[in-house]
Amino acid sequence: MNEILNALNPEQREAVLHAKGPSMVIAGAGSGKTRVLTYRIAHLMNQGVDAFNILSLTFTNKAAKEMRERIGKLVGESETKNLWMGTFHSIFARILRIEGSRLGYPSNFTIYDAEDARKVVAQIVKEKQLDKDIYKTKAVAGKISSLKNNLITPKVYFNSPEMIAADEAARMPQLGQIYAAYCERCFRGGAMDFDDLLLKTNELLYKFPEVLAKYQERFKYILVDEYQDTNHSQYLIVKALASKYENLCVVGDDAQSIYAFRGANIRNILNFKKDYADAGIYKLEQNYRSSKHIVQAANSIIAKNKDQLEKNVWTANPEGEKIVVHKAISDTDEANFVAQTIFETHRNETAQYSDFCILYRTNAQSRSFEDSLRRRNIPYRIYGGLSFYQRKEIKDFLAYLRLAINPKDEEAFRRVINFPARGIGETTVAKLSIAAGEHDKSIFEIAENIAFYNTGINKPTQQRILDFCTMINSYRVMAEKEPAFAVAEHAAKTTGLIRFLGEDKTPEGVSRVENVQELLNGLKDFTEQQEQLDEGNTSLAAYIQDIALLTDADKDDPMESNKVAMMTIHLAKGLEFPYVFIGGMEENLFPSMMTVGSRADLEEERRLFYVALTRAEKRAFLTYAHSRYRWGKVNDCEPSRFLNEIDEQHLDIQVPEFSPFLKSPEELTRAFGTPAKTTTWGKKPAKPTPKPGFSSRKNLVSLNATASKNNQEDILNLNPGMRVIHDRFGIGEVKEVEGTGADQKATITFENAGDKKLLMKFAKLRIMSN
DNA sequence: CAACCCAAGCTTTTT
DNA sequence: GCTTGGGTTG
Repeated sequence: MNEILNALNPEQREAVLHAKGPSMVIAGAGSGKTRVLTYRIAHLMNQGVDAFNILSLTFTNKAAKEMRERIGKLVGESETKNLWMGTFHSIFARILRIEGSRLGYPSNFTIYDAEDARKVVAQIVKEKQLDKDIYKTKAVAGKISSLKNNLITPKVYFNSPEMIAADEAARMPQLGQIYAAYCERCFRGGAMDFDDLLLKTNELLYKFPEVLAKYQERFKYILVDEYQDTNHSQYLIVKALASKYENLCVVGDDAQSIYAFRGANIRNILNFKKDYADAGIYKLEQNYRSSKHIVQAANSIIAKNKDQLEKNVWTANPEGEKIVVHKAISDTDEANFVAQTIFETHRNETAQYSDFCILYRTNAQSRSFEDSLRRRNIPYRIYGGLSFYQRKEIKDFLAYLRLAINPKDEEAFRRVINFPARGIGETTVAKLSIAAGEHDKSIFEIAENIAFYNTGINKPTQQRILDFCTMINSYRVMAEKEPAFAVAEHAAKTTGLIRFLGEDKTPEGVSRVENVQELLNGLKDFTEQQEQLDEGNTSLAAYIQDIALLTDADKDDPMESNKVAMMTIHLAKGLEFPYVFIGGMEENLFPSMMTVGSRADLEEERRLFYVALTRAEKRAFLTYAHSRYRWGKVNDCEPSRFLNEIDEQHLDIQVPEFSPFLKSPEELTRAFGTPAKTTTWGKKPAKPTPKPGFSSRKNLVSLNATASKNNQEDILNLNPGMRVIHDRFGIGEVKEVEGTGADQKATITFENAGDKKLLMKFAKLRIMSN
């Protein structure tokens, strides 16, 4: 252990050795935060603290898994088995399965994901015959989520004239009613949504002092990672559990708080000193991750924020290279630059593909990068986005399994009662739902005993409903004895889902069948893994219970290695890469259009940019496009204000004269020979020579206006014989020009696409040479 | 009740 | 540009 302690710097060591009582570690980006957490846990265990008494809360499953592995290396793998380590959601779901009966929930309750929750909302709005344009599903669901995270139950809501008045003023007088109905509906379905996992934990700990006492006693030591991203509900849980022993260690960085939009409360970290007056406060300010240019550039950005704790992040690392700022013509062009740079760096600097990461603000941006990488045969992996478990066919199949475990699960019922079609339509389900409401039973209970209720459903349909229930019940009986995989395999055959999906011979249809097959493989793996554990649980119930909280964390098998990583900035938190590309550095995209209106939101975007930049170890590239496809249309863009906020001395601003990256250099050379003019493609000179007038930093923002104006004038003066470059068709020669002004058309012979007649008003053309 | 067609909305981030 | 959901028709 002493050796271990020697591996720490003085501040880290102090934080690790902090004796009993509360402590807070403010950890700058790349300052060894995870290291402190893992060493502290290892240290506690070496001091004789039972792993069983340590609760460690992380932000993602992946972080928990990694931390457990790292602790295992310090104290031995078998020692870490009893550590309570996981996300807030997964840990408290586990506790709610044990204790939830006190609140009237079955231990096999379903966890509704965001999509399930939205469907419940939509259903209620429809049943109440409210205007769906006013009560927009997403907005209402978001509102409910935020109410729950602030512990405002329907009861609290209806006791608050201010809140009612506020929603009336917002022309949503029925919001409270919808909220109440939503809670009832979830309860009736034996289901909790993500927010319930925290809210109900609070309720449990508050209402049942003996339960609180039990877990206070169990979790004598509590550690919370990414404390800046905890919401009020999570804050209260931690506070309650820690209030007896106060052996609470929170770690975080206010500068990396990026989840306020979903209720994270930055005050939790800013006010820690007030909550625990005698808390030890440790600051980790030395960055071990990034070059000086990157660290200092990041500092210069975050300095623009008003709300922050004082800190001075520095590094002893080499200066490194300046951050490249690259302007591209279009999103396609941007992606080509990134892909080409990766291709060349990979070759010249013998970097692994897994050393690269492409970050973006929105998932929709991944597409163009994907295309460019694929065209160069560069292996990549997209993280996040539509997760495997969110695909329709997967959710459909899982719904059958969910029903087998928890027949009350109404969303699962609605999903599959008539899919594949078995002659039980919407009106029938509505009748069942009404009966369920009248008798305060779940829909499945009504369906199962359809003959006993006066539902007005005709006999043949009743029989079809009964057949469905029999099928589900047979899975349930089977699931009580057989392992998960056997049940799922049986279900896959008998539900008719696979057969139905298989009828679709299109590539998408085939892929859907493959996805279900992959899920079955996953179930098989799960079953086999559990069999090997001492206390393994191979049941379908165990599988289903974890699935809603699972993201793509499970899917990082070794085969996936050595690929370029692509993800949103939010997902990249906590990760690091030698080479980082940040795409879409444009106003209204990053910062997002929704955030430019308020200072608080804009500061969060700035922190997000800070997070993005500090992922980089060796080099960072910031790219922005002059125009970009969005919502199926071409949009003109302006460079992001964040580019101007970076201290200029850390930047290497590159503005190519025309986009050289539409094709590979080899291809261009083959097509045209060596260019007469010096261009920047291929091997870029260390000091690029930008066009006159574009060289100073002040011109960065005005660049677009100037460029697009020039561009337009040039285009209107097209003459036959000119060489032009088109975003999609590539390089071509002007053959003929007809008309004038806005109606001008030109026939252009493209190298690869042949003759095209283009309306100048719309065509995105650039002149290469006269 | 099912199949097909069209329109709208989407693209801010996630446990 | 794509997907989803709603509406209409058979």
